[in-house]
Amino acid sequence: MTGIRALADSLNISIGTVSRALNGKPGVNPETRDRVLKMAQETGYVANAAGRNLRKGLTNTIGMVIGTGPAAAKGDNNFFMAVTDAMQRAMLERGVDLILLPCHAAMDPLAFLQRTLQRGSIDGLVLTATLEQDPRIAMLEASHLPFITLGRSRTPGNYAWMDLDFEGAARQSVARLAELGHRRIAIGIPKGQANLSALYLESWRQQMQAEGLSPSDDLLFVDDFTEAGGAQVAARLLDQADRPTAILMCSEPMISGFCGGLLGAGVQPGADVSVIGFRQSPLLRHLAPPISCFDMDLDALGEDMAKAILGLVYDADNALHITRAISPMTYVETASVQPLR
Amino acid sequence: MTGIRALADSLNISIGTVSRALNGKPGVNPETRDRVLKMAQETGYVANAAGRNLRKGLTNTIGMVIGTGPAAAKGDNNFFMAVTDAMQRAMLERGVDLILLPCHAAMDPLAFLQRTLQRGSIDGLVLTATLEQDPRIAMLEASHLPFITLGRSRTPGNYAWMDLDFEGAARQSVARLAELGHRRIAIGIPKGQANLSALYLESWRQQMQAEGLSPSDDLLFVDDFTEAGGAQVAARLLDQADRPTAILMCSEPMISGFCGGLLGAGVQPGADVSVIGFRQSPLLRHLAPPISCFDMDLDALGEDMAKAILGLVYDADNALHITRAISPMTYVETASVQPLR
DNA sequence: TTCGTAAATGTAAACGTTTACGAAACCTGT
DNA sequence: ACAGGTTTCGTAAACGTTTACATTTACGAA
Repeated sequence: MTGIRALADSLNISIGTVSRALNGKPGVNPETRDRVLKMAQETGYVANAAGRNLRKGLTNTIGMVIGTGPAAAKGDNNFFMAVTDAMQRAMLERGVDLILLPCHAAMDPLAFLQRTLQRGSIDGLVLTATLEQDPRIAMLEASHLPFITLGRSRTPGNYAWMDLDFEGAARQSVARLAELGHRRIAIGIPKGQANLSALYLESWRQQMQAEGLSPSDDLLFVDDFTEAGGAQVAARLLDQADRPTAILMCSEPMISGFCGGLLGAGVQPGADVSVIGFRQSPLLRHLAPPISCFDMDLDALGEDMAKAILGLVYDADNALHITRAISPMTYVETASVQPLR
Repeated sequence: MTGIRALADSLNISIGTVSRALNGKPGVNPETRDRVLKMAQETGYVANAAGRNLRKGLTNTIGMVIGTGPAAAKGDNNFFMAVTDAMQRAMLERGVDLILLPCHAAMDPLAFLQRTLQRGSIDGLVLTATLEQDPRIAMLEASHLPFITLGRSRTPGNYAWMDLDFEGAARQSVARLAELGHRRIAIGIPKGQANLSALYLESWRQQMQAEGLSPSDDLLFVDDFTEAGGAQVAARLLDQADRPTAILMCSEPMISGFCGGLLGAGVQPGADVSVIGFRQSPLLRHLAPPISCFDMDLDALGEDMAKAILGLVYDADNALHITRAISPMTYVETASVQPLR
């Protein structure tokens, strides 16, 4: 005899009562409930996931798909870790588990998603690293599995999302550099269809024009999301006759490679070319000089994400409320940004 | 009607035949099998996870518990990401999913483990960040769930593990520094019961004695697994009259904080105090100067881990073969290590 | 034709849980 | 003492799948 049946037997009561006691359902004698809870505690009984899932159609777990692969491994996973951390903490209070679903770069993201959807082992999903056009979103909408994306997308649909203020960061960056006299303000973004790159780029364009500067094509550098890519950007930038005097970059590895490239050519980041990054990170803080970037409250972000997806999945009344929020960022300036000489 | 029943109905055959056809079991007419497969393809049918899991007692997923929380968020998660990545790739070939189980620092690791064990949603487990004495291992052994640890432990038992060569790293580090004339070679390790710290420390002791040097207590620095902790170590080290001229450190954030502490006091890492770290990482590479450390093949490690746990879980004949392997590390020297002046 | 064997298919039980439903026990006021 | 209501509890069905077993069909050989 196993599971709830064994527990019920050892207490000489029926499995129905045990189940009700454990799940906090009404209509069970407080004294009986205590006995059940105590025995469950002692024996370490926890309801089998498959059985419960089969019966209820719910698993009490939320999945979060994260990209892995060469690029991701070199990127700043600390971002995900920090968010994950806060999310899990918030979910724990509700007795919900968070699992991470790593999707390898070499794998078709759609097939991966399809698989996890069909498996039916999660109640809701957090989708990260959204693309400008993201077919995964359409798939999720069709699947009727509640989900929220971390990152926006141009893909139409009535879904919940949260994001960081890439536009604000680009806007502030350009404005600050212009204020310091810079006129040829470049931007470096990673190759690929990431939505954040698109937002970052678009906002750079707008603010450049707002400052009366030209967002010309020779100020736009697109390269691999790696240190090598950043080094490439540096090489191409230094090659220009009318060399840009400042640059915005949203990718950590690229910034690192970029600064390396500058130094290799005898050009000082900051002194010769001002650099503004996006997200605060240990690496950026330890480059020489440290890179100006934006600080944010990842803890709050994670908590908000958790609340949003939990509401969507488990609170019938909240299910209609689609949260869409943009997390603010605060600029932190370092020696990597200096007035135009 | 839903699930396999609907599929069977639409083909006018029984669910038994459908199940056999889908699962490649023998004893089904090839023609019928084709019809089933085709219909399943068309309708997008995939067996419900809960039902299958309940019946078979297997979920085709392997879990990997990773620590989160403030400390982990600041540490180098790239390590886990890289290993995870390779593991997942290897598992995918076998149709097995890998899920990450983040265990928040504020949570009791034992309770967390107990929960995931009882839930029965994984077929096998990868345990990371093992402690010198790790009660989780005993719990896992009692649970009869196949598992492998990434990191050894003094906890006795007949379990599989893989690990990095912390002893070798410490030994090589001391030997190299001694060769360069250093005599007061310190070691900095994080507080806590992590097994790797113990190995690292013990091996340092042994090699110091082998070199005819004294591993005295004033050469041992224990502090928080954070930048602040590293800075503390720097302060205490610089405070000594007979100042150590070199140090080994296995924690990335501590190294970073340590170097910051040195620089803040006008002491040059490398030139004044040689520093050797443990694992290669972007941050260590970008400190000034870059930190000497050890390179390793995380991809191979991940693949081996995957093979080991898969064999343990799904291959009956392999189930008795307990893999125990130590991943080699190769020393990469930088300007952070210099001859004693 | 008839039987025996193998191939193909159908049937039903089982996995562990939750929950609708009914039964029992216990009150409470008349 | 009894009807009616409220607690409390037990029973059994259901979730969707796999698989042991029973059953049918097909096909040669006798």
